[in-house]
Amino acid sequence: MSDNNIKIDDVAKALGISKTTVSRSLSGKGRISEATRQKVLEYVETHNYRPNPIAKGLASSKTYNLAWVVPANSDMNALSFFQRCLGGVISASNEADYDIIITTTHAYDNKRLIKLVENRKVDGVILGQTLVNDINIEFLKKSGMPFVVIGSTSVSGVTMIDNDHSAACRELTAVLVMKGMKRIAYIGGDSTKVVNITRRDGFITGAAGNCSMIQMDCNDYKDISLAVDNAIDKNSDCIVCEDDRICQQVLAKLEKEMIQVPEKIKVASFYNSTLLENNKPPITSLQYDPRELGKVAVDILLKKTDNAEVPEKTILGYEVLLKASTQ
Amino acid sequence: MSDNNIKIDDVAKALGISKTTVSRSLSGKGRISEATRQKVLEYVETHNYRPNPIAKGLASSKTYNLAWVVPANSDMNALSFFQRCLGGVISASNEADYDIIITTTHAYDNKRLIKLVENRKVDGVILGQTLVNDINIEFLKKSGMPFVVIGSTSVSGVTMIDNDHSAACRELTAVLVMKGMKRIAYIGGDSTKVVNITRRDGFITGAAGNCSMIQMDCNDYKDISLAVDNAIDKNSDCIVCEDDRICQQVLAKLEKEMIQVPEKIKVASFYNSTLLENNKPPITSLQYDPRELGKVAVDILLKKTDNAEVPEKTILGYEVLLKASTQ
DNA sequence: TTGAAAGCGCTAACAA
DNA sequence: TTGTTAGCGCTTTCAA
Repeated sequence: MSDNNIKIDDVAKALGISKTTVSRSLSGKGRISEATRQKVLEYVETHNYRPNPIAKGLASSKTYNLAWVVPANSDMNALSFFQRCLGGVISASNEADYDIIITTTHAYDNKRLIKLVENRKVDGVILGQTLVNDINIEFLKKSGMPFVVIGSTSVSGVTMIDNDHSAACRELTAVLVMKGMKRIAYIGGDSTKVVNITRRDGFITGAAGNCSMIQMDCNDYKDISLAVDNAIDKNSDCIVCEDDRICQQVLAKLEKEMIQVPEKIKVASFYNSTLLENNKPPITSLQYDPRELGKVAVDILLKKTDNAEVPEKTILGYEVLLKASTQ
Repeated sequence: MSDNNIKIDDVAKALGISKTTVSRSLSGKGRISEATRQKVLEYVETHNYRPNPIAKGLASSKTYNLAWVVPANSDMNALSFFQRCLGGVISASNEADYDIIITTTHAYDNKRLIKLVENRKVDGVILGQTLVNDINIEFLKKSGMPFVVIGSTSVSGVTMIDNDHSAACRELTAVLVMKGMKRIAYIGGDSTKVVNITRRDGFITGAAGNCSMIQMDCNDYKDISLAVDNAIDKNSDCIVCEDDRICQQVLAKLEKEMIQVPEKIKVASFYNSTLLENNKPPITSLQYDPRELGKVAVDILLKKTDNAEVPEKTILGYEVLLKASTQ
């Protein structure tokens, strides 16, 4: 396969130069002649020399690892979001020769993250989710470890990467109003997550009074079923769902009650994934790109580890998908 | 918080001993007096000294990292399985002071894993899934890197951790036969995954001739819908599903066709997760413990990194959950 | 039972 | 432009 285990000394000797020169050729730091540089690169390539990242790390106090932190208990919906983010995170990290250490936290227990950071096993941290009172953010601010969050927070001095949920939800809701809906019900989930509050508030702004009901913290089918009953009692003409997991259950409930979409009631979702993909009718929804979110998070974090200036908040776009469910 | 950055020299000086002694007190290697040992431990505790794992790694050629490898494109079902495994993997690793580097592979592209291994960023690898012709297994065998797989493979000399899918599927199917079912249809997915072949074969053995139809590679609703049509055409009295994702879609199809479970047809699933949790009627299924799988995988892998002997195959148990859907 | 010193494989002043 | 040398913070022989 490869004569793994050759070290910088070996290539230096083989080429009759010093290891400093080899090191410089590879890192591009300091000036060296293009000729020697090429010589080194060629040798390294043909002999498949791989600098030992541990030794490199010790010398330059770096680990070439980034931490990816996700909640231990995620529902399916969050899981698929994190998975797609993670795809972008890994891809962008690998391009920069970084690897991803994954760890989980509970809302009130972040021992693992603390250990990871205090052990200096990573050069930076990405928080996959932000909570309303986030102990991870608190801890990371104090620790001095560079970090970014995916999502938003009101805590100051935190680097955020987020979709413009607020504008997106406002826009989609406003479109529904323009289409003539006057009694729109909103069904949302866990109100300790920042993004859920943001979506709800976007809805409220967009609805501009044309709102029949708002129900948060609907975490299982029972809650959602009751919320739908309530929406119907309130004579709603449309139900807007916080995400596709909720939407799926709303649709199931409506089907059970033989209430047709969009004839009897319209339905829209503030999030869209494979869950809703093949629904009949197709569901009006908001579309984001979690993979991009992950990539951008890594790019920004890496800048921070280099002490570069980065914007406090980076906003990525969205798409409003108008489908038959609100026709 | 903690005066992070004290190093072994600092504690040695503070205690008036050599750093060798400190090192030995912490690692437990070599003999030292219990008195000094306690002194060191106490100092370390109160001053929150954390040995630098990078330096430790360089000196002992270890990284204190394990790789967790999952396919880049997983359906929801696999995702939740991996997530639960990962919980066990992280938990067991952390207990041994290891961290988890996560990486993804595609069926025909494992560049990332190769890089991770050749860069010596990990001390061992856990493959979350086994394919029929698995390039990762091939590569890892050649590389000399310790590794274990979750699942089974026919490749020799590979350390496997798996549930006894074969016995479980056989047993559940046999129970159905005993209950009087004579025309059992089987609907399965991707036949390039070892586990899916195992389940199908377990079904065949358990059915002992009472099988009306077998349909593999049903990957979306359309496939499954056709398979159900086919099962009904064949006058089946029961449908056995390879996993809960398939089962969910089978149930949706049956509901659409107004075919009642269990009155008109029985339904069982070879896998059970939250997807099926609240179904009405409850679904007869097989229950495993993915978290345990992850934990055991780490324990065994760590033994391998210490050059200890480990069993080639470790089999974990299962439960047969008999519910109303086959009554 | 303890310590001195070499070394893990690299980077980066400082010199040349 | 290149090389010498001293670390990075630990572990581990070897000697005391």
